[in-house]
Amino acid sequence: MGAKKNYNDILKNRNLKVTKHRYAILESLEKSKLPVSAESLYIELKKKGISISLSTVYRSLEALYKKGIVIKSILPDYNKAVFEYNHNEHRHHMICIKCHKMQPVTGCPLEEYEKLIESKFNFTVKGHNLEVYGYCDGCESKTED
Amino acid sequence: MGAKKNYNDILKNRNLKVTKHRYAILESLEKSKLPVSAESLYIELKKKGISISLSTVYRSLEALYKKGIVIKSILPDYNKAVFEYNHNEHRHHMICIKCHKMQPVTGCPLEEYEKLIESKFNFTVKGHNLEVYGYCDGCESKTED
DNA sequence: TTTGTAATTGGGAATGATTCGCATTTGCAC
DNA sequence: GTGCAAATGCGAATCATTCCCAATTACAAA
Ligand SMILES: [Zn+2]
Ligand SMILES: [Zn+2]
Ligand SMILES: [Zn+2]
Ligand SMILES: [Zn+2]
Repeated sequence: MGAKKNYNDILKNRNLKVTKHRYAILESLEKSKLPVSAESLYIELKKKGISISLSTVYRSLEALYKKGIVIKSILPDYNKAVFEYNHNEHRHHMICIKCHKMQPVTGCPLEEYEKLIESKFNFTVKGHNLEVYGYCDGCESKTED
Repeated sequence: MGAKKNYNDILKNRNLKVTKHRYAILESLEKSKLPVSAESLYIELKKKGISISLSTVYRSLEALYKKGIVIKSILPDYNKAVFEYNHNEHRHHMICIKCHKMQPVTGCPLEEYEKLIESKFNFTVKGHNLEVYGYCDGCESKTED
C-alpha cells in the first residue's frame, strides 16, 4: 500500500504509459480479493464514475498481462478469462466446481518441480498455472451426476 | 491398448451411449501425444473419412470432459480449449511461450499439497490444473520485449 | 511551456470459438 | 421389433475478445 506513486513506476518500468485508465484498473485489481473478468471490471469502473470503454479494459488487461503485472487465467468451465493483480506473493486458487467461487491460497508447492523440469528436459521455466478444483465449504454435501 | 472393447465399457459405465463418433473420438484422442482442439480433431476425423459435424465434436468432447474421460484445458495465450485423453497416469504439460508446443510430463507434485488444502481449508479436492510455461528446447535463445 | 509523435482510447464492427434449436436419426432397454 | 430418450447435423445464434480507424493523450525533446 505504498500505492499512489507505485503504479506509475510499475507502468513506467515496463514501458507502458501512465494513463488514468491503467491506474484505475490496477487500483481496482489490487484491491480485489478475487480474480475478475474484463467485463465485471468494466462494470465496476463505470460504477465508480470512470469513463472507459470495454475495448480499453481488454487492451489494458492484455498489456498488463504481457508485462507480468497481472495474472490471466481461463477456467475450463467458466469460459472467459479472469485477471488478478500479481501480488508477488505467489499464490494459487481453490475453485469450487459447484458455485465457481475462487479462494486464494498463498504459497507454492512447485519450486522443486520446476527445477526438476529444467534439468530433466531442456526447458526454461518462466512460470506456471495451477488451480485446485473441488467443493467449497458451503457446497460440500453436493454430489455430481 | 486392450482397446476395442474398452471404449464401450468406459462409455457405458458413465451412462453415455456408444456411438461410432464417440468411439472414433476416443480412439483419436488416446493415440494423440498432445492435447488437441475441437476443430483440429474434427479435421483429423474428416481426413480419416469419418462423417461427423463440428457440433458433434464439441458436444462429445464436452460430455467426455464432464465424465472425466478426457481432460479439458484453456491456455491464456491460445484462446481455445484443448482436450486430451485422460490416461489415468496423471500428467501435466510444459508449454512453450514462443511456439506453443506442449510437452507432457508424467507424474504429479501435488499430492501433499492437496492434502494440505483439504485439512487447512474445508475444501474437498477433486482435481487440479497445472501447466508450466517457458521456452522449449528449440526456442531457448529467444527473449521477449 | 510548446511541439511532435507514437501510444492510447472509443465505439462499433468483425471475428472466431462455442453453444443452441429443432427436425431427424440412432442406441438400446424391454 | 417397438418406443423413447439420447445423439446428431446443420445452420443460426451467442458471447468473449479483437480489430479498425479517427480522435485524443502522454511525455520527451526543444
Ligand atoms: Zn462452492
Ligand atoms: Zn505456484
Ligand atoms: Zn518453443
Ligand atoms: Zn497433478
